[in-house]
Amino acid sequence: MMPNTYQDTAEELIRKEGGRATGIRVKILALLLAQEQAVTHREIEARLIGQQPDRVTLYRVLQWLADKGLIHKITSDDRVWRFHVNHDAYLHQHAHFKCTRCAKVVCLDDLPTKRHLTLPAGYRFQSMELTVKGLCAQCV
Amino acid sequence: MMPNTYQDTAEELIRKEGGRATGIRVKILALLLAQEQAVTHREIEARLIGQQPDRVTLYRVLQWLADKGLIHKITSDDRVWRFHVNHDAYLHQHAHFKCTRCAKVVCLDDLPTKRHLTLPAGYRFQSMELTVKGLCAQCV
DNA sequence: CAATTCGCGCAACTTTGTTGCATTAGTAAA
DNA sequence: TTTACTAATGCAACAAAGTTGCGCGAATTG
Repeated sequence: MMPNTYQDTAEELIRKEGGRATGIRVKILALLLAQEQAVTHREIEARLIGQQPDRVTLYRVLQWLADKGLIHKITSDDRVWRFHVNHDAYLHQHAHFKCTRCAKVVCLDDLPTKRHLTLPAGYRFQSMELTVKGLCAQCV
Repeated sequence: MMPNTYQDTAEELIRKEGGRATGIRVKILALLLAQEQAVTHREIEARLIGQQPDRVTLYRVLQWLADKGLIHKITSDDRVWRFHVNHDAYLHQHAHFKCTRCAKVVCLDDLPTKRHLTLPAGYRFQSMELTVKGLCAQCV
C-alpha cells in the first residue's frame, strides 16, 4: 500500500530543506505523498496506524512542511485545513474541488485567468483561491 | 451614522420572511445593512453598543438571516465567518476580495465564467467560491 | 562518542461555534 | 386591553480545531 519509496522520497525531501529526518516527519510526509486527495489533520491522525502521534506535533509538522513548500494548506467551508503534497503540477496556483456529499477535496490543474476579474480602483491583486463545489464521480 | 431607515428596512425585511421583529434581530440586520464590507461575528458584537447580546443569540440570528436569504455567509482562510447583506447586486453568485494586510473582506460584482474550468471525468459542477487576495486601497 | 540543539510530547489554554432547556417577550386573537 | 400561544432569547455546558510554553530526548555534527 505504501512502498518504501515514499519513505525514502520523504526523507530526501525533508533533508533537502535542512530539517531533521524525524520518524514522525518522514511518516507524515510519506503518507501525504501516497494520497491522491487532500486530507485533514484528523484523517492523517487516523491513518498513522501503529504510531499514535501527539496532536500538537502533527500540527507542527504539517505547518513546517507547508512553510518549506513541500505541501500546501487548503481552506474549506467546514473550517478544517486539508493538506496536499506539492507535486510538480501543483507548484503553481490551482483550483480545488470539494464534493458536497462526501466532502472529498482534490486539486484541479488550473485556475481561470485573472483578467476576467475587475477589482475596485486602487486595489492590488496578489492571488486567488478558487473552490469548485459539486459531486465527485463516486457521488454523482 | 445609522438612520432609522435601516431599522425600518430591517424590520420590514424580517416580517416579510415571516419572522418576529425582535429588538436584537432588527438591530443586527440594521447594522448589517449599514456596512459596506463583510463583518465577523466579533465585529458585530463590538458594534452593537449599548446592547450586549448573548453570543449564542447572535449566532442564531445570523444563521436565521442567512437561511432566509437576507444575508450571506462568507468563508475565509482564518476560519471565521463573515456576513454581508444580500443587496440586489449580490443575489447571484459573486466573488469576494480579502485584504491580506487588514483582513477586510468586500464583495466583488462578478464571477468568472465557469467554462474556463475542466473537472475530472464524471464530476458534476454545482457552484464555485472565489476569493481574491491582495491589498485594498487603504493598504496599498 | 560527546556536545549541541532541533523537534517531540505533555499540559493547559484559546477561539469559534453548537446543543439543550427554561424563561421571556412578540404576535394575534378574544 | 388583556390573554394565550409559541417563537426567540439567554444561560450553562459542551465540542472541535488549533495554539502556546516548556522540559526532555534524540538526530545530527564534529
